[in-house]
Amino acid sequence: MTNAQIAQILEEIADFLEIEGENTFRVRSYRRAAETVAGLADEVADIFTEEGTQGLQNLSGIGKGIAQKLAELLETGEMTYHRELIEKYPPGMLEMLRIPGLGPRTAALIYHELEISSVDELEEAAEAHRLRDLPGLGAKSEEKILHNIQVYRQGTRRALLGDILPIAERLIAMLRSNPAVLKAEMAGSARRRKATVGDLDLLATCEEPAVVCDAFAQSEELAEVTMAGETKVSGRLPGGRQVDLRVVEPGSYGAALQYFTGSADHNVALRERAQKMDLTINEYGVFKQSKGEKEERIAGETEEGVYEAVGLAWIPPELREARGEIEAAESGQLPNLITLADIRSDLHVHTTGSDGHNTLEQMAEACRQRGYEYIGITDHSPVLNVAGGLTAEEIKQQRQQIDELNKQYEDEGINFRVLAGLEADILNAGQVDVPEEVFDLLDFVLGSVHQGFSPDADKMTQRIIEALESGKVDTLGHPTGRLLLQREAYGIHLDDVIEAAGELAVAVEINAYPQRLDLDDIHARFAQHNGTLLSINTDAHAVSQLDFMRYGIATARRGWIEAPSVINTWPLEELQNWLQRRREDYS
DNA sequence: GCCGTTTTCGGCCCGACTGTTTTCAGTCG
Repeated sequence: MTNAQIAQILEEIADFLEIEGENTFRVRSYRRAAETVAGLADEVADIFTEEGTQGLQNLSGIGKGIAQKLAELLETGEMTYHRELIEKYPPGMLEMLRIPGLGPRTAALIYHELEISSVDELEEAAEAHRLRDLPGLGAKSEEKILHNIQVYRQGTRRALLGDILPIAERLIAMLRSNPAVLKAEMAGSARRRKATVGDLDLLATCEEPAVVCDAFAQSEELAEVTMAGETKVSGRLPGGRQVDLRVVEPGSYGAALQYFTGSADHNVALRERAQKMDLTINEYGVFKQSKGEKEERIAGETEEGVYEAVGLAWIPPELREARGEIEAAESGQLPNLITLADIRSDLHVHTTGSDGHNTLEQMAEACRQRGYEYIGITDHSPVLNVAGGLTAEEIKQQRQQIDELNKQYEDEGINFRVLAGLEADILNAGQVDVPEEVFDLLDFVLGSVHQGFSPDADKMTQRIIEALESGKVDTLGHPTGRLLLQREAYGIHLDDVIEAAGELAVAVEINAYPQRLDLDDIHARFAQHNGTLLSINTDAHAVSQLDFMRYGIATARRGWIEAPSVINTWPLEELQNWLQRRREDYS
């Protein structure tokens, strides 16, 4: 059973407990435990096998109660507590909670009073005006529910960071162009650069919040305004995505930015810390509590000030996930995070040689314009003929083309080089699809799995490790094969693969393609901790996609990655030396 | 249900907005 599956079960329990009207802190415990499980690099199942129930209890937010329930789940494949909750309610119950504005109290009320337990039944009842007579509901609530059922059906699922960030940047630019606005910034998970984003949170500061709120509510960017107050506007973008704008006075801007950037867990941890120092933090500032006196604001204008007030260094937004960043900030151990400026190369690039849209020369030139010092061309290997995989003969020709291009750069005194790589398929039995006669012509080989996805994690792990052991693979591409919002990762014991890569001096990719972001932040961090090298690449199939690099950097930063761990931040000579040593030691 | 320089009980973050209310509950982030 995977961590994601376990986390989902814990989330479902929390949903049911909310419907039951349980103690909110008990509910939060289950959600916290779900977060912890989802954020682990190690498999919970492995921890349980190796360390038993005590091992589970050592995880933060998991105590005796949940540890025992997880133990039952892992031993028997089922959790009695979870099953009993499922059996208590009809199958459509949890789906009702997905409707915006309809929470557990209302869902429970509707279920108990009208025996409605699915979105379809709810829609019927609303249309027949049967909801308006329920206590606490009226005609307006009924209309709102009906409307939000449509919103839900249109698909309110999460969006890729790569789709959201450009929109967020455009909205921020619009806000900043308003002369009344002093500062504006995105907040929430977009600012933390999560791989997928639900709602978009924006923040602005000015002397007269209402004016800015009005202007935003009337903006043509919003297809619908759902809430419009003096300091807060909520609405939907044309595609249905929710946007929230908060406007605060300048003295609170930093506190509000900190507050709305989250994550919720990070903020809770920060507040708990503040409490111990007799301080309180809210979105308006950090306040000192003194007996009998008016409380005094000691910070709030800047984010740095807020963190400083509780004795911490400023924490980069990407780290704010309650994964040890507060302790690191306290002891001066925050990582020196990688930035886009550290990147000297892109080592996963396709050309018209296989399934790319631009030529070798165009891709190289575009990388040079982006300030890179070298580039690695990695068209597909022979077996992937659906994607125009190169034959041995074509690999030889491309090598020649690259040599000529490099000569041209050299003659013109341009400090830029092209490396001849290959994205070689890792085949079913762990063979690497590199024709024997061209292996020595290649500067490096990127090994990737593109077919034969097996749900059998043992098998897939074995297959990949065998490929790495062949010595023919220098970097491992998109290690889990996941496509965000589309396809789950294939079954794989990723921690074992990362450890094997570390031992065999194979660099593991953080694929920056917005649908992939693979490795994810959690496993990238595990890799760095394990001493396994990383490589951040775009997998670009066109010149414009070279700009995906920033999403790879975002993922790396969320994974606490520092530049020296990433091979394409190294100068060309250092990379070439490493590749050469690799070949001598492992092939 | 979790947790502990508040320590094995009694806390657990907090404010904006809406709709249905005569002072507040529910939802959201």
